[in-house]
Amino acid sequence: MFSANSLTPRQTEIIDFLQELRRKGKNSPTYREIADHFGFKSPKAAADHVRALEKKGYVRRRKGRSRGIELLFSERPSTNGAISVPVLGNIPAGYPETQTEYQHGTLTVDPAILGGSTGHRLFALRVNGESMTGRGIHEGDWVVADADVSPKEGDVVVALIDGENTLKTLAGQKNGYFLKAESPNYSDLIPTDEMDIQGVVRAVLRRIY
Amino acid sequence: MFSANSLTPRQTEIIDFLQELRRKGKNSPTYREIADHFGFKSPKAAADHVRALEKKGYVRRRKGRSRGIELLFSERPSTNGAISVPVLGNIPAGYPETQTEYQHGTLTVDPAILGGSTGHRLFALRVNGESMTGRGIHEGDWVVADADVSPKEGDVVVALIDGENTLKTLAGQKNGYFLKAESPNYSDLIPTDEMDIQGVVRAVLRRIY
DNA sequence: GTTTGCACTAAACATTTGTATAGTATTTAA
DNA sequence: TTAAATACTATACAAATGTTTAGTGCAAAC
Repeated sequence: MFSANSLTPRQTEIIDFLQELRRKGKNSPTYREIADHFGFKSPKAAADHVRALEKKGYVRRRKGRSRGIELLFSERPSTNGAISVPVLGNIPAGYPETQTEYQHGTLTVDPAILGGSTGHRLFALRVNGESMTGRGIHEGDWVVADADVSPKEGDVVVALIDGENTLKTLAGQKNGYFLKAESPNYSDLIPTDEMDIQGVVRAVLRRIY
Repeated sequence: MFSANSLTPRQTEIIDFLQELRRKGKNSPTYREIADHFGFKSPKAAADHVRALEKKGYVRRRKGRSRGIELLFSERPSTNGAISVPVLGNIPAGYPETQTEYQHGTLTVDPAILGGSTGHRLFALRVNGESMTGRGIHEGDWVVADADVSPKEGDVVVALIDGENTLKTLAGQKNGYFLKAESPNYSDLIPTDEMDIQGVVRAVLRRIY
């Protein structure tokens, strides 16, 4: 019925439970804790399941040790999928094909901060100037931009203007889009066709000293 | 007023050992395993150290449970030097004794964003309300706070007011400190002695949709 | 029809492990 | 100077935990 290394439904439940604890950074359970969780009245039931998982190669039992169950497969590192984003200097045009040329380093960002942008081409920039204070983005902040989305009205975008990367808000007009600075000291810019938008800002990171 | 909680060299070695195991995804050690690692001839030596770490708020001992040492404020550096910070809900008083009780998840943060706070006890909170817009902190932002520094004048601090965590700016007065809201709609608060400051904000993370 | 694997209960034993008591020595703070 | 904290050893008890033996019931395989 159940082929050599395939798991029975119950065994799948057991290994799921073990993996869930591991994911949460907790210790391996005792056999009695497994039994309690599933409602078994004897620790032997839990031990039998784990022994079966060991025979099938999913788990290792460290003999005699308390909480001695070790997961062999699907050992997810506790880092919950942290994303490493290249920090770029001034990008001359488009998305840099060779990141290394303009890369200053990398920034690790939690996927929770990046939302649906995971899997897209992302890059980070250090903010110069106070042109976006109106949107809560200040000098010295890092912004993470997504190069793989179409900017919508209201988005904060990284735009290339006069060979420099600038942050602006994309605003709509009947004749097209224009770029708006979110600070009174900065003038709005209305490029027509040569408007080069390199990414849409998806995250802001600030260090407070 | 603001607790120091500094560790002795030996205690630092012990907590480093505990964090190293946690980082490797292993179970917490037994007191005899700690003793073996450091060459102690009695488990009591290890237990005493862990008890001291508990008193200083770095660790929690689950009574009677094998491998019952739990790291609080577990800051787990990952491969590329990313730091995993626990995201907490409303912390009722002082430092949360049990990380798990109030923990909503973890947030991975780059050490470049955290500056000199690496190695300290850190926690993250989601921002409610617009009381700190004057400092560029908005509703929905995550803030990362350091529980191991003495707040200075001008610092944005996490304070416990009426059982809720609030962000305020610490301002100085000749008679002492008071807490200042950075938004016209919010009133300043001037608690005297019962002022409970749980951390100093060191980073702001914002997701832009 | 017997055997094998699965999924357990029940009771007990043996080891591991947490914890306590008693004590030594050194350093630090009042 | 005394008291408290640090940093341990040595021994021992009790609780937690791994493990074993003995057994039940069911379903699938042979």
